[in-house]
Amino acid sequence: MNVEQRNHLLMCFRLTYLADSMVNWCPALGTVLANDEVKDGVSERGGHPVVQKKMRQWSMRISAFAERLLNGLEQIDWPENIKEIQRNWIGKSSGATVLFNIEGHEGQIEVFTTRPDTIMGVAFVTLAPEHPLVSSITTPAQKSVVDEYVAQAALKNERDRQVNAKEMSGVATGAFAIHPLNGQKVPIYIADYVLAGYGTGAVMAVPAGDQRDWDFAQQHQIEIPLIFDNHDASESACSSKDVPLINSDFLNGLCGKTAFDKAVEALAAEEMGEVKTNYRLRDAVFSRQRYWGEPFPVYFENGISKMIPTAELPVQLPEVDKYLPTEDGEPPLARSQWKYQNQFVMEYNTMPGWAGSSWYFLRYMDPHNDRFIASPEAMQYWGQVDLYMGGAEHATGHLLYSRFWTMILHDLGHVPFAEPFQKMINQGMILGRSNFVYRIKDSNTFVSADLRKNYTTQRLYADISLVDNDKLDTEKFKQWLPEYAEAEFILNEKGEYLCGFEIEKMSKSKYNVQTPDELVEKFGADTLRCYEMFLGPVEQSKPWDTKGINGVYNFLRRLTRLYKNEQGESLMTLTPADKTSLQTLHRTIKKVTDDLNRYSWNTVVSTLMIAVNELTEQKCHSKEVLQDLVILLSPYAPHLAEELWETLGNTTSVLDAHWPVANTQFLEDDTFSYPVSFNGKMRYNIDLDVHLDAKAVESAVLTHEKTAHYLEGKPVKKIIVVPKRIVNIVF
RNA sequence: GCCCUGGUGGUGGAAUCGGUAGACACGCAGGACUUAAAAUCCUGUGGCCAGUGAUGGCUGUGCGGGUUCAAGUCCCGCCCGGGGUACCA
Repeated sequence: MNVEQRNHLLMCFRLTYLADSMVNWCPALGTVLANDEVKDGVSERGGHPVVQKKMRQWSMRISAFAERLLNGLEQIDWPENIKEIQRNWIGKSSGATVLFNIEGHEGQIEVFTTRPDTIMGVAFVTLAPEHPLVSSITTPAQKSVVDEYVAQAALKNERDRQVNAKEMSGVATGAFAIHPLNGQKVPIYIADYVLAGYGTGAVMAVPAGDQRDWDFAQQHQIEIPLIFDNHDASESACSSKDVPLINSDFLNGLCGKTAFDKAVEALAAEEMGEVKTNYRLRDAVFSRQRYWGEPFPVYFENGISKMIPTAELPVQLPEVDKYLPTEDGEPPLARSQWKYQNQFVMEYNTMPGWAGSSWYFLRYMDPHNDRFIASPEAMQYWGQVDLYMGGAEHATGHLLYSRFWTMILHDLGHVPFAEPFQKMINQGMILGRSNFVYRIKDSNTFVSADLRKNYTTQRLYADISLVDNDKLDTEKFKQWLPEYAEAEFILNEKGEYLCGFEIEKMSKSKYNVQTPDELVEKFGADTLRCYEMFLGPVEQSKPWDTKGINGVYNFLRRLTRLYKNEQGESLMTLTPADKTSLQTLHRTIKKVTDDLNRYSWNTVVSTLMIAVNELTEQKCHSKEVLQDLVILLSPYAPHLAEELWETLGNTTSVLDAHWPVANTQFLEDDTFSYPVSFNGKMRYNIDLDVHLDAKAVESAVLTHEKTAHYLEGKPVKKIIVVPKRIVNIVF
């Protein structure tokens, strides 16, 4: 092999390779896009049209990692929906490839099918319009219709194809395929329901067993071979996989895996088919026609790509006069006439955004290392990212590419783990709470929401700054917009104008945007922070309803009053805390610590509120309690915590304090209040010593004065005692 | 269509392993303090019914079944909301 041939062969195996491939070209953005950057046929950023175009581009062979990316999901603690999105994107599908000879033609058509067992039901073969064999097999008689269909299909983007999905368009090529097992001739069609980019771009059509094939056969009046027992195929294809086959020669009476295996075996014996696993995941285009991106450390010598020697790295972006493509469509870097050693043309494409986002977290471990990503010691010390908090929108992009790169670096021995992010939580979106006023049709009169049923009204947004607790400030409303200056109002019985509301995304046009700035100004950053935590579980989307923020504000002020009086003088005492206060403290330490560990941040705030309520009631100002309490508070209200920490006489930061440990001796009461149920219905509570065994609890309950009353004179059938939980009497 | 989620008071939510449903907070109602307001504090607050009252009864976690001494929690079948995804052969 000469150098060129060898290079070409290597490109077929390299992790990052140059190849002519169909790419998503976005003319408006002037660059190619990866599959995950295209949604519904338009660019994710900006929504510009995207067309398919053949271009020479760098790609990364992520498809070679499909199986590992799939299996790796079992090892990581991620939300199920993200795992599912990745599984679908990888799109593993088990089946077989089958070869069809073509009558009077040397080539073969390779199809991918998940149902080789239905091989005897093949009625026709369909190629994608872009399939390479189309032009050579088409008969002269069909040439004009085929050419026209191919040309039309090329003009349609994926979105257009889907719009007329029900039509099942397609045309015959005039050519015939030879069935690999029974030698029968079946017609070859082209149709855009077959996608060039998936499988082999060709399918064996079995209308009796596949709904799309059935639809196509119906549309084009193709006879349907019946191959399923008790299924007449006049209404639809047979959707079940467990129906015995008929009219299928050696497969008759079989179904499921048995039939699958036997069919593949027969095909393999003829060398006309084999088991194949197919993935939807495509290799990822790795070059962009942009200036701002990492440059490739690559130059070209006689058309062959070569790496810049490691010792000469890093490669720096050259200066250009404009950050725009050249007049003849070359990437911006081409403006620089950039050359290596003044003679070899450099690669003018740059890397995409995901080149950097795939590994930046590794760099955090050792940011000043100028030899390597991070030292082995640093990587060993820090290990995987323990918790990744982020949005689900990166599921098929960044979150997949990061896993891919980490696997590569792990394989190369550079990183001690194969999965980058051990645990992930998707935070929910904070939604707005819009307010509405109701204008009576064809008038300038607005009716209170509770009375609007009596009128025909039009619902209009009212700026939330004009509304307090759903009550509209009618005077402010009139001043708000000129069109409302003369507005009149129908008030409810209480003389108030009540607004309607809805929970939706925040948006200027909905007048429901509440910026944190106003709240920080009014309540302080600590209150805002605590309130955001208090709203509900982090994973949940939730309304930004600011009504409740007062409650959190009050809590922090109540807490402060344990430490200082109104004049700012310390109330702290050095006398030992009494047992009740220590119980409050240690139960709080335990609950807060447990809740933090299970990411239940909203209940941490509740727990601290309960502690403050209890300590206020106990009039506890003991340093021994207050000191630990302020540490528990510090992740939630860091500024206040720091201030109170200082009030207690500390000279270091609260952030350096040790997290308190709950003392078990204060966690339990001497007595437990047993709920006593009769036939599962809770009737009364009885305080008993916690150390009593089940037998003793049982007799205490049975002799209790109320028990006889609830038994209604009937005998006890059974009594269940769960120590420190419940007693249930069955009668 | 398929996949993943979720559904609990007037509101946000709690109930972690099948064991007292509604913690905590908002809101609301009543009260104290105040010339008044704010702030603060106290009491009550799922629904229905009975009682002057303490209290008692029934009912209740989207709907219908089931398992269990015991179900918001587990199982089966539905309904509705949110998100993802698809001519994937």
